[in-house]
Amino acid sequence: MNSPVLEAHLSLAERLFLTLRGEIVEGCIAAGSKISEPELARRFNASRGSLREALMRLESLGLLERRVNVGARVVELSERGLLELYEVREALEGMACRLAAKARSEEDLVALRKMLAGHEQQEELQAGKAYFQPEGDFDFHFRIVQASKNELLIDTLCNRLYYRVRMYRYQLGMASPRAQRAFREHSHIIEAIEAGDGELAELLMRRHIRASRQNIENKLR
Amino acid sequence: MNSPVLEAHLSLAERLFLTLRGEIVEGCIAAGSKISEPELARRFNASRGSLREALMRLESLGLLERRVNVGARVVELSERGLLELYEVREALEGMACRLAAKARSEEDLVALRKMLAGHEQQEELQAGKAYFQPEGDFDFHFRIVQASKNELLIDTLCNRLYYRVRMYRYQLGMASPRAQRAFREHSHIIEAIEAGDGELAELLMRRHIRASRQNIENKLR
DNA sequence: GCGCCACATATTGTCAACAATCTTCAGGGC
DNA sequence: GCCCTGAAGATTGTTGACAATATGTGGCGC
Repeated sequence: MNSPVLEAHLSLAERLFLTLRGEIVEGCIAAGSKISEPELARRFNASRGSLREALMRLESLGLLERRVNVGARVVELSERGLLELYEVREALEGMACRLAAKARSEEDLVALRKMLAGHEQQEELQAGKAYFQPEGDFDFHFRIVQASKNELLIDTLCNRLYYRVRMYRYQLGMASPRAQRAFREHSHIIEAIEAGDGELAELLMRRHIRASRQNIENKLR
Repeated sequence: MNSPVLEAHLSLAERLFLTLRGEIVEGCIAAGSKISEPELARRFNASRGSLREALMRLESLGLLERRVNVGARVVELSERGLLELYEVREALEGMACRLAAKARSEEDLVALRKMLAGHEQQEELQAGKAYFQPEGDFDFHFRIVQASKNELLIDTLCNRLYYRVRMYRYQLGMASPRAQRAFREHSHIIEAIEAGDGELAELLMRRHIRASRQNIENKLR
């Protein structure tokens, strides 16, 4: 796995933060459950101080909620929360497309094309079963956002919202049943960016995310 | 001033956070300057632990940048940063308008109309000099965002981005020279929301923010 | 004169103990 | 039987001291 948790130059608090973030996202620490500072500190052989720093960072990510003199709880997952997430993504990733089309860095265009070609090779996608995208650098949405060159936008989406998206994906287990269609939509978005048509790229991305959201809404009923 | 800093039920760390946030926004602590933990702790008669908690919260607001074993610095203000802020606002507040038009709560509509009527009374606005909006509940953008009813959107804008906006406003001292025009734009946006026309409301808000941004761009050259 | 290395200083990261607050549960009163 | 009161227990908030790391300065070699 080569987890970043092992990197030595990180502070203890940061390693705790990364570990706990993973466990919350994947559901090892259940959504809605209470966090006991002394218990977790013992588990990681760390002091409460370092652990508290990690908890505060998790709070600012929106992964847990703290109340003074009461303590921390992992956030609850709700249909409403998921819908809100998609509404915000629609706005921000739409803008990311518009900006990426305006910036049109040759480097990013090459990377986007390459990524798409890689996805096309996947046998799962060809079979129409799933459209698996390894998290991180190779994820379509992640790369588009990076290409926007807007640091604030990148930080908001990649370092804040995407962890919540991943949390919903893991725990509500939503494999995309729109595999081939989603892939085609991705292609069209990249084409619009290549053409420098920011308006179209934004429109397509917003429609793409809205379709995802409606798909989930239908599934939840 | 009746500062919230005096509230007793808040933790010490939270009061430090609120105080420091104000000083950074208003420039009492200069942009780009280094933060000395021992110095600040002495100044507030607090321990470094509590102060560090406040600093971490400021970091998650994007007002401070911390590096391990080096310390914290107040963020630099840059033209690029300001532009990025406006691009993100355009996307998010546009969406907020769309959602507010969809929700159309009678309570919010009344409040919006009332606020606008209040603004119209201002003599500065009538003289075409300035369009002053007290921060917080009576600010136009703040109220629109609240009316979106999307908690994630509200949190992102009101508890995160707006402090950076205020920081730029204070320190680059940008009083709107578009006073009467901005007021008219606000009116039209509210009309669109009242009519339940989310698409139009979004379009008008995006155009409104883009005009603000271009106005600032011109001023900075 | 310029650049590199070692040391001293100051700052940050981490820890364990103390104080304040909330929660729980038992007892008594109505 | 139900609700309120109050003390015990546990949890969180806060503090000051110790350890690890970076910064700045002086001296040495080239």
